[in-house]
Amino acid sequence: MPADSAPRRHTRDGVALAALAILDEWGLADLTMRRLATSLDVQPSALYWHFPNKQSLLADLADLIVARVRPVAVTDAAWPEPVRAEAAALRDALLAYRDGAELVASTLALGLGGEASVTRLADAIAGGGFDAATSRRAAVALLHFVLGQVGYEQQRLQFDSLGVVPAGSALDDTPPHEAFAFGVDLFVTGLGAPHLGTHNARPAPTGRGTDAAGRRPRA
Amino acid sequence: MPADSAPRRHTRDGVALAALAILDEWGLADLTMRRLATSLDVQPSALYWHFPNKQSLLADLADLIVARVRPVAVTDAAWPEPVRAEAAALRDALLAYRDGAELVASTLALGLGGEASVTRLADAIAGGGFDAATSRRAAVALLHFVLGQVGYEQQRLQFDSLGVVPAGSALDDTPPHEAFAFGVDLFVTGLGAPHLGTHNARPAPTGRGTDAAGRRPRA
DNA sequence: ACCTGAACACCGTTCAAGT
DNA sequence: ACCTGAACACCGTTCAAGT
Repeated sequence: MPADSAPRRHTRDGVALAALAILDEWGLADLTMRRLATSLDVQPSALYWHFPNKQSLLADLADLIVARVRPVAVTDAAWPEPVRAEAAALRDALLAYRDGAELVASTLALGLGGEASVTRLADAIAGGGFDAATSRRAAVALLHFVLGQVGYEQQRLQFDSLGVVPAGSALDDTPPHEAFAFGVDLFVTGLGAPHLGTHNARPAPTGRGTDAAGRRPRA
Repeated sequence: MPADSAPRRHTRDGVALAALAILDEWGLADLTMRRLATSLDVQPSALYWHFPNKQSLLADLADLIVARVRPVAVTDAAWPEPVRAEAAALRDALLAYRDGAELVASTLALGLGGEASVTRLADAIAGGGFDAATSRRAAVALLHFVLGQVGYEQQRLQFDSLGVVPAGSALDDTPPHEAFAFGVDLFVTGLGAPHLGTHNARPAPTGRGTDAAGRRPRA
């Protein structure tokens, strides 16, 4: 190995990894450019050579977190099992980093990162025979629930560890993992029901490629 | 009227209202204690006589916003119509103030404000014949979706108005109001379906007060 | 009861300049 | 290519002191 390699100090990826470490140890509120600079033994201004601003750094972190979603085994398990599995895998990935849900939610809204999460959910949903548009719409709705639930969960975790949660202040005493499964179930059950997308049950239109739920006939 | 009333300068409520005005005009990120102080012609430190910290001020704002949820007319409309109506009323109340959803979501997690929103949803759901625990669990799940969807919607609104939304960066091109209705439908349809709360459809247990969905028999 | 003045310990970002 | 040094325009919060 070359003992006198180039005096290259930091890379964009290295900075992102250091940021991820701070996120996990201190949380999003304490992930500051100045603290990150200190952890890299560098002046704050140095970071702006690697990233144009803090927001784009956070977008990279969101992508990293979502990219780590565990691959869901392709089994022959009947729909909607794969949807539940994808949702659970996404939850786990968000829980793997402190404030993961809040971070992903904020960058998703800016259209900067975390996009992969929707795609995965949509693909799993499409396995139920829904058309692309319906699958995506449902995936976005499910994603909002997932981010909301896990974000709430993570906020509570942090205040718990600070010992400052007012007693009885929880929205519900159902254990987080069960509350999550319950919500996902509501979604997939709703998707599976016949008269979706209409406010009143109506017979599905005939002679078209999809019924009122955007469901394609099984091949 | 007494011309020489006491030299009382500001009240807690007055400060909260001024904060609400700043929230609406500038958004949550620009609602700073210093800016609020300036708008009241007061030093920043003066605010700390009315509120122990910024967080408790924000909690008051969340309560104000949620308290303004339009009363949903008690009609004889069949369930789940009242649930849809409550969800829509909550969305409107959140949309009435810039960043309303984000504000309510953050204070809800701390157990500091916005609690009324869950109760209203739970009551509407209970109208479908579910027991209190099930109704609340479902309300919390629905609330997470509502806050997520509206929060996303409001973030997009702001970046739109700044003209800085990357083209094609939307999660979905469904109009917000329709995406919202779609998500709520998924929920209430799921709730209405028979085999809720179990991962596999099973015959409802017999001889008990509720079925597997926590549903009580109609009186 | 309500506020001022001054301070403390922070932020994100820019930009000329160095190596 | 990568970073320093210095500055700009901010934050939330505390606390003694004023009226």
